[in-house]
Amino acid sequence: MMGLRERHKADRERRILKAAARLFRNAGYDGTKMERIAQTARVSIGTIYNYYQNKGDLLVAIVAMEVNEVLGSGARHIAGRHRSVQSAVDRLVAIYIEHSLVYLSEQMWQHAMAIATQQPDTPFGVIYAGLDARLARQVCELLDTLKSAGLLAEDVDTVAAGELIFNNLNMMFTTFVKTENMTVQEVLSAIARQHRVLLERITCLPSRRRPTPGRTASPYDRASRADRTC
Amino acid sequence: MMGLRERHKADRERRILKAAARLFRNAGYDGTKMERIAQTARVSIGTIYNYYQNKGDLLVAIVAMEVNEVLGSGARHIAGRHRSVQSAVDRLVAIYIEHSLVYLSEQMWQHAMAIATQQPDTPFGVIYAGLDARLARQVCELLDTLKSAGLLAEDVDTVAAGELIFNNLNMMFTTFVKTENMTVQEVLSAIARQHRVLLERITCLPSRRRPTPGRTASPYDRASRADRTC
DNA sequence: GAGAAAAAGTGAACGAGTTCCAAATTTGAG
DNA sequence: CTCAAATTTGGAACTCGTTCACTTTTTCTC
Repeated sequence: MMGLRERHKADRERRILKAAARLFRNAGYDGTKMERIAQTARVSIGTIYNYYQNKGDLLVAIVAMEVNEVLGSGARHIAGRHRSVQSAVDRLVAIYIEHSLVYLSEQMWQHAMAIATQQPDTPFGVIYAGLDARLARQVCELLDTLKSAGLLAEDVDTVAAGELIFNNLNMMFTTFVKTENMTVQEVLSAIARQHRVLLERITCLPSRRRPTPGRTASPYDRASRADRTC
Repeated sequence: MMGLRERHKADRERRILKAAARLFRNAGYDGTKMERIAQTARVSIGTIYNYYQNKGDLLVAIVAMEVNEVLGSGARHIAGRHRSVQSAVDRLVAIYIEHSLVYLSEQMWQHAMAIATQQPDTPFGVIYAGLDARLARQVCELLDTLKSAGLLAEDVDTVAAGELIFNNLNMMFTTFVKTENMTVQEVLSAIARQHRVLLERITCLPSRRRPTPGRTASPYDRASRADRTC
């Protein structure tokens, strides 16, 4: 049984994190003073520093929560059924980007990324890099799954392709959170276009597939290698 | 003729920038106080703020110098002759990464990237984003050049491919400056592997080309589509 | 060349994150 | 119940980037 002291500790930590999450979201990261967080969490400033090394550390705790949920959603998607490489990857990307804005505002992401870049060796930086690595690995897993399902060409280096896709996605997400007035839809279609040049060339469609009846031609349709068998 | 005032201004600005560049490199960005820069440049703290909005602004001036030289080197490379898509792209990547460490230490890059992420709307952030955009465009230009030279398949979306390559490169460079003990060679070969999955599929080799005599088989050789004509 | 106006320089003061510490409080053990 | 250990507390002090009211320098005009 957890002693009273430990229960209080856990309670304080939760209060601090909750206060920080709310204030960061409402007043912005810079606009939130440590003193305000302390007030809201009903602890003293010094106590916050007992639980978190610094202000940025509070952010990583929130980021970690968010990314863990995103990884969960991603894993569920991978385990599901997939019609095509393109749609499976597009969907994973959409999951990543849409689910990344539940707890964190775009401004919070800016700061989190900045701190992770600036201080890669602090606990913050290490944890952040670890989350990124897990996301990248998950993209590779999706590609492996697609290969097993016969949707992806056998000779594809899934690690290379997965990293390429994740790095592009990550960079585009960075651009997205940096750019005011950029909608989720816009970034998703930009990413889809970038990925298409790769995906349509590593896709492995059954030769007997017939053109989908109701589909009209799109500017992206090409008399391309997408038609070849593997 | 330049008046006395303007000569003094130019002189002071140069002194400040030179002092900052040297101190940042020697003592690190955080380890360099504004007061120290002022001392070294023989001006007061306030004067620095007449020329640069803040500490980070000093960094962007150095970054801009560096990146402009990088862009020049890149342009010269593009104008030259190219044997293959793979080698032309690999070379451009190498130019970018190697030339990026002339004035800026890895730690300075960390801070520059962090500030650009954190403050995308300040002059710093805008200039940094502009430099990134020019680099991305240059990659696209290389691909267009290669297409004109008949080395790249006709149906390739060079904008999409260029952005994909640049975003991957940029992310890998970020990882590189964040990771101590990562050599330039290591990051270059990691990038080359990631790019290969795309490049070998958009390459357009003449069908009459014969196997290069002295070359031994490498694990990356595949009986792949790299042999097809376009 | 003298005085006024404009531009630029100056450094003490300020703000916010962080550290430190001695006193107060809480908890667990004998 | 009492003592010892662990934590919290609150505030003062520190650091460093940044600001601003004031001074100095330069230029322009008559």
